[in-house]
Amino acid sequence: MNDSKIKVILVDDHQIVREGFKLILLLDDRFETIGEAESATTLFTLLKEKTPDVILLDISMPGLSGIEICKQIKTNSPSTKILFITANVDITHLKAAIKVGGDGFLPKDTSSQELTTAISEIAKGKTFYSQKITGLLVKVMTMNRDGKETELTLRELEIVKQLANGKLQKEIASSLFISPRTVETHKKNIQEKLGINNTVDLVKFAIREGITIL
Amino acid sequence: MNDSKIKVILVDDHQIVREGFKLILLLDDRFETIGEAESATTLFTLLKEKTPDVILLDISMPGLSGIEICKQIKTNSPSTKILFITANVDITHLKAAIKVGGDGFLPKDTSSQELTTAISEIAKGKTFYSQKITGLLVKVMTMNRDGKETELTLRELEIVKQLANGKLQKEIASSLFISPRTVETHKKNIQEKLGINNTVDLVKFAIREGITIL
DNA sequence: TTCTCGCTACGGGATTTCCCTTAGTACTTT
DNA sequence: AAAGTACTAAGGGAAATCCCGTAGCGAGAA
Repeated sequence: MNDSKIKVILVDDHQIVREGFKLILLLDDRFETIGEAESATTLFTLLKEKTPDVILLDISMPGLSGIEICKQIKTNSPSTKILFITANVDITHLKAAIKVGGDGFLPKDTSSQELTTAISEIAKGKTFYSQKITGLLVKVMTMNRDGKETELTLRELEIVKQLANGKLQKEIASSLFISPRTVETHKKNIQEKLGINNTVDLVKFAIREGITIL
Repeated sequence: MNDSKIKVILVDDHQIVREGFKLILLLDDRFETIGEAESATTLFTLLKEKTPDVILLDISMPGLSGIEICKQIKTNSPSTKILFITANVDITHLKAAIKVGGDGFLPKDTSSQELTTAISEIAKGKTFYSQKITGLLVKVMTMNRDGKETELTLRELEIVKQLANGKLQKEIASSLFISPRTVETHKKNIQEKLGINNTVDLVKFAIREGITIL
């Protein structure tokens, strides 16, 4: 650890959001924004020449989701810290974020003060979850002890994807060379796992997960 | 017109976004942020004691939409300028914004330079639409000549909202005291207007429009 | 006044989805 | 070997939605 500034890269598909973050960091001399990206592709190109301490990563972006991006970064350079930022705090995202080795998680309606605290804590090697999220975490843990399972199998993911693309069950069936009844069964299982009971919420789930595009 | 700063109020449900805008305006001495609000209620309270020149208004917010807010503001004090900001540039919003007397329209992925230009132009009484949006406008005009209609009636919006919240048609019917067949008819008309043919796309439309939350 | 639009509503049948349940095969874990 | 999980499939009926059309009524525009 040296005394230089914490090098940050901002990743968010909205330029105005990046601009906001950048300005917040600019006003705090512990930090230095060394780059920004609006997509996975741009980010990976950027990472070829720059080495950030912390990456501020929007969890839901068109194309490759923040979750996938994090997975790849953690594989290539585990020492790079990832701070997830999301507009919609939900259990699925949170769990996914923890699973892929995210170092922190902030809702977008966070204060600039909390943001800078989070980054500096994370840069020190700690993890940082906002209060709001810690509460959620506890809920998730206790829920899982009750046997609820949120992970979908590959087959189920495929079903979700096609349903969220407006496909009929029988269309999905023929595209996968299985019976429509099987698709129905999968869907039923998926809904049970996710604790939902209609297609609309399934679609929203798929969008949040980046399984389908909006 | 005097030489004092342009007084701005920021309205967006995400604090981080407001913070971003505020910082951009702070760095430009032509502007002065005299207040901010995260909802319609807060804004109207604020307007009882402050008189802004320009209101930066997020078009899609939970609760009362930016469109409705603008309508009310323009009724009470027509000289107050409204600059709409939206994450998702789409025709429906754009048309609605123009209809209720919005003075400008910017996508959120705008530069801080474009933002400040827009505000100062609008404060002078001009209108400002970003390049991206001007292009869209032309499209809309020509599209309408082809007979395509993208505007939904209030009743249709209500139907979309409830469908996108996972309500059954008969539930919607009883909540609106109409027949399920009427709901069906509305839905059919909506889909025709939007050029879609399934509920999934309807839900996605609703999310993009900010009619429902993700 | 005639026309159009928004909202309402239905017939009658086709299609799709939902609900509850059971169950076989293959592979992995204990 | 026994238990669990993933994937497959279906019976039988209920419920919901879709499709294609028709149509009345009130309000505002032409």
